[in-house]
Amino acid sequence: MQLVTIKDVAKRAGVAVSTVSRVINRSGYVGEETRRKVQSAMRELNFQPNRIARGLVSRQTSTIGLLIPDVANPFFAELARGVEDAAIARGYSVLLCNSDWNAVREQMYMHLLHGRWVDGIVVVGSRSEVVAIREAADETPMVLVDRRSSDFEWAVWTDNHLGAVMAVRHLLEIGCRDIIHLAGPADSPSAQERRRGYEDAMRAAGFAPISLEGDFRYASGFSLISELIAAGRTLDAIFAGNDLMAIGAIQAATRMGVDVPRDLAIVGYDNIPSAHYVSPSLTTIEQPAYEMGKTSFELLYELLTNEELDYQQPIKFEPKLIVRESSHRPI
Amino acid sequence: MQLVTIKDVAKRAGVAVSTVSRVINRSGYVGEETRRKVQSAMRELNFQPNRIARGLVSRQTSTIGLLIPDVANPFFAELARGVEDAAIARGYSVLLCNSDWNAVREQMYMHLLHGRWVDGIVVVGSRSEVVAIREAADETPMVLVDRRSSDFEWAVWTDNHLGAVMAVRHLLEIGCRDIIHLAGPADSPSAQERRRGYEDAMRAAGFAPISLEGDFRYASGFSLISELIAAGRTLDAIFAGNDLMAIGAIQAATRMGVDVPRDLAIVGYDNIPSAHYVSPSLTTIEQPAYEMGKTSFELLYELLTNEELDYQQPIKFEPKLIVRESSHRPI
DNA sequence: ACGAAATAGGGAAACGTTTTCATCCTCTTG
DNA sequence: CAAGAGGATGAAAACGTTTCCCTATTTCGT
Repeated sequence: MQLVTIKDVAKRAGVAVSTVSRVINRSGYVGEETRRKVQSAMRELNFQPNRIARGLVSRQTSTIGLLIPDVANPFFAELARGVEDAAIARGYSVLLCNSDWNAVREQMYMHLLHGRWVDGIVVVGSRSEVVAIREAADETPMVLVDRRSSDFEWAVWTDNHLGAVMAVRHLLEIGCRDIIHLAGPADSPSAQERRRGYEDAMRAAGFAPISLEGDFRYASGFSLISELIAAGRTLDAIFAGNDLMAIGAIQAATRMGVDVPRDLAIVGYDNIPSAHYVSPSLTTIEQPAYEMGKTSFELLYELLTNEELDYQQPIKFEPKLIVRESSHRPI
Repeated sequence: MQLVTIKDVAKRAGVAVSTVSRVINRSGYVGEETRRKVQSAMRELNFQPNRIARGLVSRQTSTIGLLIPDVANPFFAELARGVEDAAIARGYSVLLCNSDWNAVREQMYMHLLHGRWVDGIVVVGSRSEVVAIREAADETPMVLVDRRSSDFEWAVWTDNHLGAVMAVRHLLEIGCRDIIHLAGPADSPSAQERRRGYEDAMRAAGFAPISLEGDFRYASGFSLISELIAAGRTLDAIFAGNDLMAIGAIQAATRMGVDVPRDLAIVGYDNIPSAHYVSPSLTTIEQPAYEMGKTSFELLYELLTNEELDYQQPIKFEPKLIVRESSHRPI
């Protein structure tokens, strides 16, 4: 089979290519009968307009970039689904870009996306400076997720500071005093906000904050807590920067003979699916990943289509405490 | 800022556009000095060739489609990472398509990818007939993952039948007799292969196979097993078609007061990360998701670049039994 | 009944590349 | 020293659309 082009359709329908184009795009004037002729010609030839050629002239590719740290992380996977579902509903396709938490790779992708003429980009939990991102992507419209910026940006976020405060307060309420924070990477803005939330809540309660730096992965939670316990450090609670590390911490504690939650209460962040079926099940701060993804695409879509759109406040989702077994404590 | 085109570069370097093109693509003859002039002009203008225009004429987009049931499923997420990492290494981008286990949506995506002129498609665990897939995607090169076909296809797979047999044998060895299968959807080929493996192994051992049909999701494992136990059905083992359902089964059993593994042994399939930290940890059949993803892209790449490539046997990965707590039984 | 809209369509120029062809040098080589 | 082979470059034609600009008709308000 050879490519069926708009020309073939035009010839078959006995009209000019411009007419076919008008039929496809429902633009301009087309007579009723002509439209039918063209449409049946398209059907007969199984014609599909070529997005590449279309993109070249219209300068729109109906494609967006999704730049996330790692789809293998359940939180981002869920978010990605939200983005994709919303995108396909509007006729957009999604280019998947995993930065692997790496700023260099992030920039590289930005540059690549720019060269591919994506209509916009959803950037999740970026580690790069916003300025650097902007530069790499030039003028491509962007929506930042979970990354507040002091700049004038379009964004979707949850209040990480508040979420962390909620987590710490919960631990204080059930009687914990020696709460250690398992922080995310230093160059992740959301990790830092959570850390500050933890520190502020601790200080407000009159306790000294202590943070350990992990990398948001299961293994780092596991090894940091293993070492801590092995070193004989006593503690009665852990607030982890995300669920993966929290689950690692649970495993480490259990394996070292520390009973969770009796001797050690643990709270995570994100509420990924496995937080619910790990044992003991994990108390955590929920972020509505799917909704956030969906909303961020929709915001981007507004940005792309609504010409005279004004700057808008970042869209904020509320963090929510989900209490499960890992912080049950008979008082 | 306006787009920097090859024309701008040509003007700046004082050469023709065709020369610039030759420099970019390292094709044809270009004098040493001219090359340097062009290159510095490109650098000064921060020129980036436009993939869209390039794609139109060369008919190659350096983009592939990744059609999977659901990125939110950890197995597919891991596989997607494999595909993407391999793709980016060769300069390809990946268009993410979640079919949501839905054959109609699958066809729709195929059609869409065809219209976007992707160079190739990696199709994972498809539910559609191969013929239908082919048709929708026309002549676009494809690699099938985890989907053997009687047709003449390029594929990457693991022996699902064997994996299932291994799982059942393991259960028999630890003394289980009343083994029920929690099958995946009827129209998923890999689910059916696993089911047949289960049935064959059971019959070979002289037992009658009994299967329940789930949908590969956590909830279906949970509810099917809850109902089964509530109905008073006695059983001493479950072999689930994937880990998500197996974990659902573990939770259901535990919640109904059935001790896993003492009263009920459970084996899953896939070896997703949470199989390792669910409690009791889950015995499962491992599939090397990341490797499979990586390999499938590489196979596709071969297909795209190596003109005189001959038909090749499907690439086969070995399933592997990972024994964990959910099937520990003191004999 | 007359001119201005409105409606309907065609022709051709873009869009930013690659690629083919033609041209013009400068060496070899017999 | 003529003939051909390389080497280096430019001009222009693709690629498959959209879009702008025309030219006809028809419809309608006055």
